[in-house]
Amino acid sequence: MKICSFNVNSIRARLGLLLDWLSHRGDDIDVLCLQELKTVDEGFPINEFQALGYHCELYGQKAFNGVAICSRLPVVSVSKGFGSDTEWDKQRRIMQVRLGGSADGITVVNVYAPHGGERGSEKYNYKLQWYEQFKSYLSTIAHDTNNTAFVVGDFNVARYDSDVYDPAALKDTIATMPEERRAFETIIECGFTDIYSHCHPGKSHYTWWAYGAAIWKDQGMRIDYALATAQALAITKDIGVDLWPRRKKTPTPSDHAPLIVETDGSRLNANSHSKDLIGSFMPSS
DNA sequence: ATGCCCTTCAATGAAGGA
Repeated sequence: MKICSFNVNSIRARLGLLLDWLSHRGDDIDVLCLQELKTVDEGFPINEFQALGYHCELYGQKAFNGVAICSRLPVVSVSKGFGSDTEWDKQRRIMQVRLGGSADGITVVNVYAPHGGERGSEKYNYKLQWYEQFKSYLSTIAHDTNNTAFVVGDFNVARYDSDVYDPAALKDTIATMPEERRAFETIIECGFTDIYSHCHPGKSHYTWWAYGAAIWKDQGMRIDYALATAQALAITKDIGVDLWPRRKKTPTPSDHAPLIVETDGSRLNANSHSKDLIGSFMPSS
């Protein structure tokens, strides 16, 4: 079974590319977690995804933010936002679903963390405070010791210096600052494992490149992650970044590439056309 | 060996992204 996290930077602008890509892969994605929809729910092209066998849970917002989870596994329950009408849900950035059965199912959290602007700005403070909310939200999930839970999305933090192409040049710029990295670690300390670092120790793979020539020079950052509880890690087989949709010239790509987790989905009766290869392609030069 | 910012909106440039 495969769970994908993809910041699409507008679902309406990216629909063609997204459908091309899913087809190109042989329709092997079972759970598709999308970020930065940039549209209200009514603007989401739900028919196209239903035609591919996905059930869509939407949490959209006009012009900014917005997340969705499209699943081929049965959705048992859904929760959108941090909940209880909090001020923190004015920006729609987080949702979760329970998939499969209640006993042998999995929880998938889909998140789009704030960018943060510049250090010391209002947006920067918002980002750090938002991470506090995120931490308590995830603590609840992590404290359920039997919870097979994945947390995927755009965290807007490059965890290590090796997660950026030029650590010296990017020192103390957004996504690399000590306070942000500390905030990221508090999430991990709730009881999660960074699946990429676990499966590929000592290595990094970027998930975002600025628009322009950066993708052709592999000058990017790792800011998208998949985290797992111990139970989730136990069924995790591999993780990779698929560069195909990022390197496509037409239609215009997102600035992110999709991150794909492969798990042992037999207990969930996942009916996918899984292939052995997750599909990681490095730039040719 | 090249590519050299994109999307949104009571829009026609500005704001937000990373």
